[in-house]
Amino acid sequence: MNKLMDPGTDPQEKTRQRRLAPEEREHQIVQSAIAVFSRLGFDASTRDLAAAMGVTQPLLYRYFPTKEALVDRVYDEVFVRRWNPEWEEWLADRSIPLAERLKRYFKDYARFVLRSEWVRIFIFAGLSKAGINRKYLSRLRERHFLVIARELRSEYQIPEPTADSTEEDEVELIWAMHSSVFYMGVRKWIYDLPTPKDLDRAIDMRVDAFIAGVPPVLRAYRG
Amino acid sequence: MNKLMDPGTDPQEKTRQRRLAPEEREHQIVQSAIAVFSRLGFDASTRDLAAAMGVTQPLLYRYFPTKEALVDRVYDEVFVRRWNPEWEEWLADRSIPLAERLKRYFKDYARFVLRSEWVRIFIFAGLSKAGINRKYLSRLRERHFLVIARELRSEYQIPEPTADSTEEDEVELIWAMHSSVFYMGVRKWIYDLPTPKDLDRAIDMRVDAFIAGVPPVLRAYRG
DNA sequence: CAAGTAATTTGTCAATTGATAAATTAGCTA
DNA sequence: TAGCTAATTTATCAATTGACAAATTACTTG
Repeated sequence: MNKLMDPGTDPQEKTRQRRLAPEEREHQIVQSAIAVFSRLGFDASTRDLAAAMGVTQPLLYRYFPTKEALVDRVYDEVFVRRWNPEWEEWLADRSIPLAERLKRYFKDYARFVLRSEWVRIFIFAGLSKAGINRKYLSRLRERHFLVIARELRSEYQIPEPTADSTEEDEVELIWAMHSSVFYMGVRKWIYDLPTPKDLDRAIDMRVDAFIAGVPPVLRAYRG
Repeated sequence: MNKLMDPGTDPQEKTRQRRLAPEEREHQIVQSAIAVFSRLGFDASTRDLAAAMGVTQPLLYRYFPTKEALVDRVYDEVFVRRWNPEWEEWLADRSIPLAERLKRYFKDYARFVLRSEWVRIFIFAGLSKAGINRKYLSRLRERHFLVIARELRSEYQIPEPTADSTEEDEVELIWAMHSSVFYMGVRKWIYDLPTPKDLDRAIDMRVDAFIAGVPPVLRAYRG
């Protein structure tokens, strides 16, 4: 969209800055790659990438030794650098009822998930290289799911898990809740279906159903 | 795995039937393609496909005019022909408590979803051609989700939906339940995470939490 | 303003891809 | 067993791909 103007057409010749500082260009490549990969998948050609930013294809190799290195960088950019440390704090803040904390957390999380790059790149990554998501998912489990499980026990007087299997029960039901939010992004960005009219309402209802349904079930399945 | 034995090595020359009846070969191609596409995605090369079945690549073009025709056929084979009409009957059978019906339905559905072809091909399809899943998903909505919503109202005395938005509330919460089952397949076949030790238990808990949580929420959000 | 540095482009390569045409041969039938 | 039909293979093409080397040129510095 930029840097491709016909020099003769542009009277403000100064705006046609074709040569960028390396850090700037690298940043531009990564951002552009996020957009292109999210649309076309990691099979997008390096020529597609270059064209999307108005640059020639071999230039990419000045900044990334291989295409795979760029793919890895994109993944890192989207899933590691965009992790919000506040999420864990919100979930653990006992001055607020757990239902409220969960609503705040999932609404914010949904805002990420409902961006096309997030869902599509996460899924593309999982499909093309098995296990690449594992680090992200184990962080999700340790820092979010296990905190939610603990807070749930604390607020609803659920006994501590004795065996691994009872801890798995808790995590499974939290996975179910989490899935239902993430899957809204899948419905929109992978299935091309409409999003609920009122996103906040959809999440409020999910959390309320979770709070009403999960604690009694956890108690009933104890043993 | 077959039809590639060295003739000199095989004493039972008869077993080396290389030439198949067209219907047989076509069936073999489709089945083989399901396996390969599910592993490598629709970007798998026609040579990969041919190699997987011990046949040369141009032969595929005797049976399918283009690669895309084969892709479409695979999608049809997996998602249209494997639809089980009994699902709708189970859900509507009022001689059984709704919770039981849902458990039976989702357990059977989970058996499909936890096959790698189902999840991976469905997602690959969604990613590569937007909208291709829509027909399947609208059938899911009409024949399963709306039935569940109706049965839920009937069994738990929930008033009929007045506006579209209240019907959307119901469908959203059923989507949430459905997501949590489908996503078990995503976790296994896309993220490469372990499946719950006891799948039936995991589904029982989800359904029980759904039954305990959803009706009160639907009543509370009325208006 | 001249010269050097390095960002960017031009040119090119080998490998892989979907697809077609022509040659081959397995297996049926007379 | 000879001959025919069609299933299958061999050979090949043009387009696309990731990657590299060398030429070019924008910008900085003295």
